Amino acid sequence: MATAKQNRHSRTRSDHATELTEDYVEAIFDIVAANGTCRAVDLANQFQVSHVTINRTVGRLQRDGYVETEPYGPIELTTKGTKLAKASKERHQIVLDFLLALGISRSTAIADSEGIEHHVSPETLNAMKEFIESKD
Amino acid sequence: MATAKQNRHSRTRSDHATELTEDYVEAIFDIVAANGTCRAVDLANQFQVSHVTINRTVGRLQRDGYVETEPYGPIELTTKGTKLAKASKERHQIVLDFLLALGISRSTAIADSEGIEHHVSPETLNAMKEFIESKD
DNA sequence: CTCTGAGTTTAGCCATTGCTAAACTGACTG
DNA sequence: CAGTCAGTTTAGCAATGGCTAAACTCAGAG
Ligand SMILES: [Mn+2]
Ligand SMILES: [Mn+2]
Ligand SMILES: [Mn+2]
Ligand SMILES: [Mn+2]
Repeated sequence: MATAKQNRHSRTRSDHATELTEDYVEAIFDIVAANGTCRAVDLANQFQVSHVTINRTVGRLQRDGYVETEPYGPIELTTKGTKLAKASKERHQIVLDFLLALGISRSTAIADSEGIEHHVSPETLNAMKEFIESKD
Repeated sequence: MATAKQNRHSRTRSDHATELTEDYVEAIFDIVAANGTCRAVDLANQFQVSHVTINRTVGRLQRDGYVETEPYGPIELTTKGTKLAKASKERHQIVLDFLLALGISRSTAIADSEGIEHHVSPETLNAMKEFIESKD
């Protein structure tokens, strides 16, 4: 029997498996909100990665049911993708606001929150929310 | 580990490139401290990953100058590896203590700090240190 | 209408990090 | 001092996420 002893490193590994997905659906959500539509070139610009990498990553997102797109067409979030995007954006915002409430400069807070957001459990997220509120 | 400014996603990508290295040198440091020596099997047990994966990862660590090892021999940190291990352990401890000071349960704090530690800039680390001291 | 070029896709490469199966080493054990 | 076997290495596979070069599409300019 596979003992599957979950330890703290296993948690971090699984966080990383979903990290890119979360950042992509967040970005697609924001680009659609700003431009009305999202094209591969917008994502390449956002992530500073080649358009070819974007193309294959979006293919995985589609395979996994987060986006819908046709050849040469725009990239749209599915219901599942939209749900993940909203949850991720909310969590990301809380982490950012928390770092700002801690007194971190905005540019550092923006950079740090981009990585930290993916490793914050619901319990820690809640504590961050309370801390923000305690600081008005 | 907080280098390359570029944009916020580039920072996260470079953090991840060093993340595994940091966790490994930390683990090797601790295992040597506890057992007097570190073998591949100890790391496989620690990371819940196959011994083959450990073998190849240690090979990369050696290639990059963090560890020294001979076939069938124990794994030792180089000066560079020891330095990184100590810095990583210190940063990790601060992140853990910070989460505890925030009121997070120990088991959650242990799990979350394992991922968060790699995305914390010096500025944020400093703010965490001050927060811990303010709670003394 | 045709042509053109920005944007997309395809082809093909690489490194990392995971795996299983199988071969090999060398340190205790009997 | 030969055998055993836990631990290590090798071989070979896969998925992810990077890249460049080259081929292809299609909407708008002419
Ligand atoms: Mn985000
Ligand atoms: Mn992020
Ligand atoms: Mn870690
Ligand atoms: Mn991470």
